[in-house]
Amino acid sequence: MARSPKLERRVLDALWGGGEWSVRQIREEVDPALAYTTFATVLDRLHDKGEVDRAKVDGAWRYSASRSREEALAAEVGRVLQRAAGAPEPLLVAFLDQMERADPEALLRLEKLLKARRGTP
Amino acid sequence: MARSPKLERRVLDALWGGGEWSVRQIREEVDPALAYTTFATVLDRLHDKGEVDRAKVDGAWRYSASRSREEALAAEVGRVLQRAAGAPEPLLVAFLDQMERADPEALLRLEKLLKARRGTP
DNA sequence: GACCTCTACGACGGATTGTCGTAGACATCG
DNA sequence: CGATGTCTACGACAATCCGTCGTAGAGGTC
Repeated sequence: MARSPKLERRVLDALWGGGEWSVRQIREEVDPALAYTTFATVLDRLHDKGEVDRAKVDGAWRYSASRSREEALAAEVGRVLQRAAGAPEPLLVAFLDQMERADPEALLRLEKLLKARRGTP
Repeated sequence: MARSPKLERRVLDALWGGGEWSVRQIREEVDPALAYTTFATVLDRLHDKGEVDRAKVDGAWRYSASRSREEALAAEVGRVLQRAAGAPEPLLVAFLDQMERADPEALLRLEKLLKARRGTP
């Protein structure tokens, strides 16, 4: 059986799109060629890890992301920054470099966001 | 034998401190309670993955980081940002939220960095 | 009761990683 | 020369993670 890389990630991607999903719907969306129980297991494990919420509807689980994509990614970035504790500045610079390369206007928006935030603490 | 979490990471941390290290020195620095060959193996595997360089001196390897801590962590941040391509703005907001919670002064430093950057584009 | 869907749980295999042992190369010291 | 010590290369075992699936059983519907 060929291993599809990052199946958990693809499931999360679907959930991050918004809404509540049954196992069956996730399977349709992500990869209908895989077995139903594959997705049941993946979602179960994601729930164990707290990455998704679920509620029972008519005897079946409905899954939804427990955090938005942005919150999840920001948390990851935060964990990386954590490892640079003591000297975060050079890493922040590198972070800004990356961001500028990805989107030259992002720095301007970031500055606006900072200003706005200072206005309403 | 209790598994120490993230041994590779701790070895990298030592190397990121700078300089060239023998296996023995790394062992002294990181955890002298573990066997010599444990660190020999860890360093060997890090070398296989290209995360460290090495050169033979008097018949023994001297290891050094192949990238600075900042380069390595920035690359990780870059991979995370890659996944947010297309909608970076909400990620910025979440990132700022996260940073403010972790360290309220970090926002000030970030603002300074942005100002300095605009001075020398 | 037959059929269907769903969950819970276990299982297998591949990859990663923490941990160590052994075998052999090489040097040093008596 | 042989004993001792250090180093590398390689293999091995276990734990963990994750992709993948099967089976057992609960519960509904015709």
